[in-house]
Amino acid sequence: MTKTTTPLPTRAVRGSTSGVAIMAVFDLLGRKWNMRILWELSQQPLSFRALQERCDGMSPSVLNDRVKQLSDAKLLASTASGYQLTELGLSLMHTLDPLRAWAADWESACGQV
Amino acid sequence: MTKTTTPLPTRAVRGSTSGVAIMAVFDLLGRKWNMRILWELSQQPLSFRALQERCDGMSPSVLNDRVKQLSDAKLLASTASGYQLTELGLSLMHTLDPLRAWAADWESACGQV
DNA sequence: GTTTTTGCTACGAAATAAGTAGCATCCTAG
DNA sequence: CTAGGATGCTACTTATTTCGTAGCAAAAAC
Repeated sequence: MTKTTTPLPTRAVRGSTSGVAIMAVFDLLGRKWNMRILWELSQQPLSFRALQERCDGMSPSVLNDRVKQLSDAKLLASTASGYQLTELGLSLMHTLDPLRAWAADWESACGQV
Repeated sequence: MTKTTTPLPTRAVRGSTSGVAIMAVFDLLGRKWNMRILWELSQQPLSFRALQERCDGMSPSVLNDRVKQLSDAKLLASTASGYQLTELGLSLMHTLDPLRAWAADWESACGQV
């Protein structure tokens, strides 16, 4: 496995030396699949393989990597009923909620080419 | 230049075949630097090179690529005073605002290891 | 009319993601 | 038991993305 470090709020972060927490968010969420994974898990808890299927059959190696990162970041945890968002992860998704409405606006704006 | 396609809300999108707009958001914002670029531009308009510096000296080839993507997505535009967010881009950053507060919570939660 | 600055391209190297195969463990049915 | 099947995950190869440096053409500053 190619080792990658998990961006955490207080650490130095990829794409930023400032250590500002929001940059860590951008770094973490900016990695392919991370947002998608959180999104899918916000709908329901899923097993590894179910999660993989939901994410268009993403490769298990990357999924495994991401699951570890997001666990390190305390955004999800493995439970009896599968992978599941933590309180923290849930609250993140909640703050991202308005994005759905924005996406709709965006869609109509881009449609008017 | 390695060609990459810009995720737009109605198109088929990397990481999703559903074409749901929010997936396009995740795809676009999930690319390295895109969030950061929008963030920096939300603070003030910047020239290409100034933007590059703000983004920790990211390579100009990638920056150019991103600027094109974000322009295609109508989130930024080149103006007399440099690159600048469009109304749409500004509104996106606005919906992402609560993220700053969340990041602070995250920081303190991760601190309590 | 030279320097500087700016926007940007080219291109090889490094990092990250994808894709496929498969193994060890844990059920569950017989 | 024990033969399946599902699950969580690792190993490894290939493809794609990102980096890093060099540098050029056009506009601006001198």
